[in-house]
Amino acid sequence: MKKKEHKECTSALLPVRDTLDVIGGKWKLLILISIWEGNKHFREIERSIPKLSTKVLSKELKDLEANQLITRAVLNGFPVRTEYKPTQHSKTLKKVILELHNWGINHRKQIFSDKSEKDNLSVV
Amino acid sequence: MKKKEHKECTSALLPVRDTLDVIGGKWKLLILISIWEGNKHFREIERSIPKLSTKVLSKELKDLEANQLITRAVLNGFPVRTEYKPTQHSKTLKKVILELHNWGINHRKQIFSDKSEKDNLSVV
DNA sequence: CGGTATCCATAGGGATACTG
DNA sequence: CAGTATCCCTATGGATACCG
Repeated sequence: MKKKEHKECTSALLPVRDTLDVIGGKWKLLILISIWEGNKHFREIERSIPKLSTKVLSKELKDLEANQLITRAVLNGFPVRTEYKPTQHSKTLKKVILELHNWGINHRKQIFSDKSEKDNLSVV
Repeated sequence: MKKKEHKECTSALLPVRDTLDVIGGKWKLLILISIWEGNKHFREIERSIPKLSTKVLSKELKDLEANQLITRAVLNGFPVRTEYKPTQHSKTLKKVILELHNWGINHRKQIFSDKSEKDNLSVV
């Protein structure tokens, strides 16, 4: 029955939700990419991403660490320095990101190709 | 240099952002799935998704329509009835969703398996 | 039925200052 | 340097009532 199907589908949706929670939001991917690129330190990452505040960066880094996409190490010395690095696990995301990328490209084509017939399409 | 690379990466991120905007959020996929399942009418969709308010559904349907994932048709008669249907374009999302699904499954394994050790983060 | 309009609560984000 | 703490503010969402 329809209801049952819907229940099945929406529970099958849970892992999808998980993934979206992990990489969704305004900053997560930007930060991850910054770290992939080799930025290691808090300020360094912060500077590499315009408009990103320390509070948000701090929170996002914790999330990324909790999801084992990055590691955090505190180095000896003064002033304190920390080092963030991507994990192997984080690299499994690249395929997903590629898929999202491809669909996004294709979606734009779709939206714009149809523009000739319908002017008033407010898009994305 | 690093800055340039980051610019390149983040601009390559735009299509990814587009995709996340299209399917992200709390309700978009639930609504799309409901429609994929054959629910066509406003109330019908609303009832199929617990906790979804009319205001939000209304907005989300507009977004989905703007992104050409669904079509909206107003049927003759009284009271008014509308009919929402999935587009062909919407079906191209299924592959993306599958990818998100698979990663989500895998991610859970990763998170739960790794309690003991910190390194060895190899996953698929 | 298929929505808008309205009011209100809340979470989250920006800016800034501050601590170890 | 690496963050917390604080204040503030707006965007979103729930609940409800109402209109064509």
